[in-house]
Amino acid sequence: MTITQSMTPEKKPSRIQLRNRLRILDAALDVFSQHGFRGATLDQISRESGLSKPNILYYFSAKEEIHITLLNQLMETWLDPLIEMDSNGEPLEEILNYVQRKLDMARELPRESRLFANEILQGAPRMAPHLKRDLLPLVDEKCAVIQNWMDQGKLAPTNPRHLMYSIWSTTQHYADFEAQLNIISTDNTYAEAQSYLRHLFTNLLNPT
Amino acid sequence: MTITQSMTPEKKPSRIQLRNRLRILDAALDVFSQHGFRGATLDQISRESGLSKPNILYYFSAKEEIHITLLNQLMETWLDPLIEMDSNGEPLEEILNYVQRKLDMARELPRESRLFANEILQGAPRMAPHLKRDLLPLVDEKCAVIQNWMDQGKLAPTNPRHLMYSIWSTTQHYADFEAQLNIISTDNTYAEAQSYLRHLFTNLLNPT
DNA sequence: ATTATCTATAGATCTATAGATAATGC
DNA sequence: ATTATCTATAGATCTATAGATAATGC
Repeated sequence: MTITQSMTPEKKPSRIQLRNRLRILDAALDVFSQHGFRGATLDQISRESGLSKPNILYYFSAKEEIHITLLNQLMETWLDPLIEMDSNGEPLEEILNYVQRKLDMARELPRESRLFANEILQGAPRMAPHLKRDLLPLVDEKCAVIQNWMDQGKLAPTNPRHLMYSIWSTTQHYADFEAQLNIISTDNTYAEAQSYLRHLFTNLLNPT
Repeated sequence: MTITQSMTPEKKPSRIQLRNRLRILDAALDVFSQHGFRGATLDQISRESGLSKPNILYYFSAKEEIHITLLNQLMETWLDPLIEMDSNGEPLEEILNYVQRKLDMARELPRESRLFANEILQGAPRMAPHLKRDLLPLVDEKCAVIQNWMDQGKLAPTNPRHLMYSIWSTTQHYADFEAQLNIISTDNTYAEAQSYLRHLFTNLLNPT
């Protein structure tokens, strides 16, 4: 990849720059989240964004740069709900709020969830370094907090890491497997999911 | 797609036919489960299987036919653990055994799990009819069984459908997000997963 | 005789670039 | 003057087929 204008952030971008970059990223999120990096084409992004292919490559130097930009943006959003978990809060409530935030994200940002799932399914070729640098220490930190709560008898003891995996998987499932749920689901999915998951994790963690 | 020899099952296939079809399907499972249908190429399948591209198209009339064959095979394997749930068995044990079988499948058939996840992420373009015809009635049936158990006080009451979603998501997560777990996991993942999930669902469903 | 494999390539699609032209901002 | 867009196309990659040749099974 060569050095291009879009990679030199010194110059402040014009209004059109900003707007068109946003249009491209929004279209690319649609396409990449559905087909993954390899399965996505500039043609699809062009069609969805309404910009010609060469024009897209005027704003981003390569297909991969669009993908990387999306993943970088995603990383922050993605870690946020866990960062907000407060070691000084009421333990059970902190966990349940975390579950709630993750479920809200699945409902409100399903494309982002699927973009992430696609990247991990493909072996996390572009995300792995990020995960090692940002996610791993965060998980370590929060698991230690949870372990502490359990040691103090404020939560029923269980495996904090696998607790976290189960929170991720149960909530993200509603976004990632939406196509399946559309076929087999009967109820107002997210409303039921909310009370079900609350019930599930309360039963697991309630110390009494 | 034109009618070809490989689509007329009347003639019994030779030993070489069978062996090469298996080699192709095995290689294709690797490739499709990692990149999805669009992202996978015959070149990759050719490299992995050791057969030339034209030779692959001698055994399968098109790339899509390979994919469809894999999905058809998967469907049976996929529904099996749920089919085995016995309405005459001891309720909690039946559920926990189901969880166990699903977790075993994630461990032993991670590529199949990822093939499925990829297909659903992409909107289930080829799987949707199967799901409607085979999965939906099966889920309806087993959820009715579970509801019955709950009505009889043999299981603590909760939402059977979302219970099922959470069993699917927590178990499949260990296969589908393996790349992430490889980065952040510290323990013998599957052994810990087994006891954690047993604990999680016992707490939820134990009627006492 | 039939089955399996190879070489060569058609034709479509895909990423990316070159270079001309139009639109915009000082 | 600079920024944005368009036309045209190079060059790589991809699916699929044609047609020749080799291997195998009666």
